[in-house]
Amino acid sequence: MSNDPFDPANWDDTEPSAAPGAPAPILEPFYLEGLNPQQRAAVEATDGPVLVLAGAGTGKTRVLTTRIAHLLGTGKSWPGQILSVTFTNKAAREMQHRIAQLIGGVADGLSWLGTFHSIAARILRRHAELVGLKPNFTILDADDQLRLLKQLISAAGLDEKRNPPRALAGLIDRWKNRGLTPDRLNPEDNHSFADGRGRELYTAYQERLATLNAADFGDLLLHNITIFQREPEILAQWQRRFKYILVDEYQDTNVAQYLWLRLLAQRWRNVCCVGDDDQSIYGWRGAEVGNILRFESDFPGAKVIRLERNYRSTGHILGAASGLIKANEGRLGKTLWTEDALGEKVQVTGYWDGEEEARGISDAIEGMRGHGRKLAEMAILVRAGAQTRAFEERFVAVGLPYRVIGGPRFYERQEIRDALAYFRVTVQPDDDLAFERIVNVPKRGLGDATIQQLHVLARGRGISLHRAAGLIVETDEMKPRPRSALRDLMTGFERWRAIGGDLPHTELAQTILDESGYTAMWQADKSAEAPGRLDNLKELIDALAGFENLTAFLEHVALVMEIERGDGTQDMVTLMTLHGAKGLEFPVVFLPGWEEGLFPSQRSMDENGLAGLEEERRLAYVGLTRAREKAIVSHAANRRLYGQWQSAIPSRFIDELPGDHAQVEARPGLWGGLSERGGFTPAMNDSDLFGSRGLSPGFQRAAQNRAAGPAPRVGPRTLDLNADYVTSSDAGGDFKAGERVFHQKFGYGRISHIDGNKLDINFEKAGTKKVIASFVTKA
DNA sequence: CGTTTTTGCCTTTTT
DNA sequence: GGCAAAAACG
Repeated sequence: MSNDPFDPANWDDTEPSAAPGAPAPILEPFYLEGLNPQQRAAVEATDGPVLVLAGAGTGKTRVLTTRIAHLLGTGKSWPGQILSVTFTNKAAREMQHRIAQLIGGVADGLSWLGTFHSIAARILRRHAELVGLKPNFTILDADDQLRLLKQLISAAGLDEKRNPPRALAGLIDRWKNRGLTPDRLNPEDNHSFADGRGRELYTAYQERLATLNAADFGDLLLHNITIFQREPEILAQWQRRFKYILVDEYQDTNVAQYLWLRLLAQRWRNVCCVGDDDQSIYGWRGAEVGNILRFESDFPGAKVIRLERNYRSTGHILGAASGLIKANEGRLGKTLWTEDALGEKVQVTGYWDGEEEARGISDAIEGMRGHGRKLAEMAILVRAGAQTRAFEERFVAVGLPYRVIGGPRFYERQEIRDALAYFRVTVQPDDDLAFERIVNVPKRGLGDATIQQLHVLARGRGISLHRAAGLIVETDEMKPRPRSALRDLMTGFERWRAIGGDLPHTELAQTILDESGYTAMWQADKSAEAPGRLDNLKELIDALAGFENLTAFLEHVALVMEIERGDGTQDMVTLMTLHGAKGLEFPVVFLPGWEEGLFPSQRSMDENGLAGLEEERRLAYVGLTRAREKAIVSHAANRRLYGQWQSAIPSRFIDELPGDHAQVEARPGLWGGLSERGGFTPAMNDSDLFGSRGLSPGFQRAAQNRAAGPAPRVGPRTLDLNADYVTSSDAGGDFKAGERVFHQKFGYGRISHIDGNKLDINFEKAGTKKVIASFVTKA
């Protein structure tokens, strides 16, 4: 441990004294230079609750970072006393980076700058035992979570088709986001899944997590809240520590995050929330715009500061975006302005179909490139990830370099998850989910039957699969082939754990992948993607080098699902979703697919009505305000969806763009009348029903769901976990030597020797076998 | 037990 | 139309 006073590890929890080692106050600190009056007010209002309403492009991050510099510079606080939370890892990195630029190394002590989840995880590790976990608990990702729920659903005797694990995952997530533990669930919440068995499954899920020593994402915050509410002493300790709290993107916080913040902020009440209600686009994930709308009543006496001067976009772009967002109700209201020139109007273009749209946009991109624009200055922002496909195809065809942001993420790739599972089992043998993932990868001849056997034993004895495997390979329960395969794997893990002490962890990781046969598996694979996967594994080992040990790396991976990639050198067009673009800016922004049903998404409107529509509109607002100089909106009359042609009318958002800021390229030929190509209009297309008669995909889906009718009743069944856990003759010591017993596979026999829970038995037909006690009953 | 064929579902958005 | 999981086959 260092002597660094900024290192929180060296920080005791005693009351901080007034101004620890404060540098002499400077009359006009350098970092305040160049701030506008509102920004400056937001920076200098250090004490008491502050809400900063920061419109798009108004210097929000600058205010946050400068405020931190100010807190440190005036000696009001140590770095370790500042809690600054962001929503995404990207934002956290960005802040860290910019503070370092501003004040240099002092920023290193800001160890409580991070995402809600990463900070909550750190706090939880210190008090894990209070919620029935060990400090080294695993953080489950979506995939693990789903597999677990699947097991629970079938254990409850429910049909997976009718009760999809995904739906349950979503439900539990929403409950957790609202701060609801199973015991706090309202009766009416309970009816939304499997005939009101949601709560039962939720409870079972939490129990499973506890036995697995695991927490999912929602738990990180929820457990924090539980601890804070139950242990006032612990809460007080954290409250004392965090003298200043800063929150980025406050409009995106959910109820759990809000509760967490409010608990922590209660002592000093120095909480500064920055956000923009017009950019709230995560309602589907539990974000409560209400949090920001209610701020003043939650924190009486709060200062509200509006940042309205935009430094990013031209007048026309700002005017178009402002005009659009006016259609929403229940806003706090801001009027963005700029001293910039009006610039070009937002251009709206109609196309015949999606292919023509992709062609048109790629032509426009090449045109601009011809006029000296860099590709990196241009971005295409789409509503849904799948929409990037059409552009990718076109760009590949014409050889235009592009990058897709947010596609399948590095740590979600199969080979990476497999490798990580090996590491997890090495570090934490009891991680059943990881164990299950790799027992038979590469193929070792350990199929369903073997795994089932392990499960039965593990549940019967209340131990992990890994330990069950350790036991069972000592016996003759298994056929020789799977048995020796399993034993090899187990000795492998033992060896890796043993050498882990001396070997650098990167080498250990490499050894694990090599010796387990995992690397060889992909080397032997002749498919096209195998080389890429091997590259990814190499990259994984490289990434590992940046961490102290495997454990630290695994923690990082669980919370930061992305990897820092050193691209950036090549000039490329950026392709991403509107959600992914929040917080970014580009000189030129293309906004394709503005069609009713696609954007605004039919599904959002079906599921959330007006609120859904307004969120879509905010998304459109976010999209437009990403542009500095040029925004180009487009829509297509026909689009292929699920392999079927659908025709669509232009998005209502296009109509809502004020005419004096938008230029609509008139192409009346596309709707009604004859089109330029061929003699028929979209109206004659057999699938024109979209929109005109309400048969959009979402509507059809909704209709089908309704038509599906109630589930056939299978009689009342209750989830009885005990039934699974208590198997016959659980206790091993119940047998005596010489006793006659029965075994499912080997038949009758007599016990010749007892070794703990392992029995040597002379079977009448099968000969002498070593067998686990729980597989035997008294005859 | 592992491979091939068939089905069914899907396109929001992410820590 | 494409992809992943289930089913069917060897």
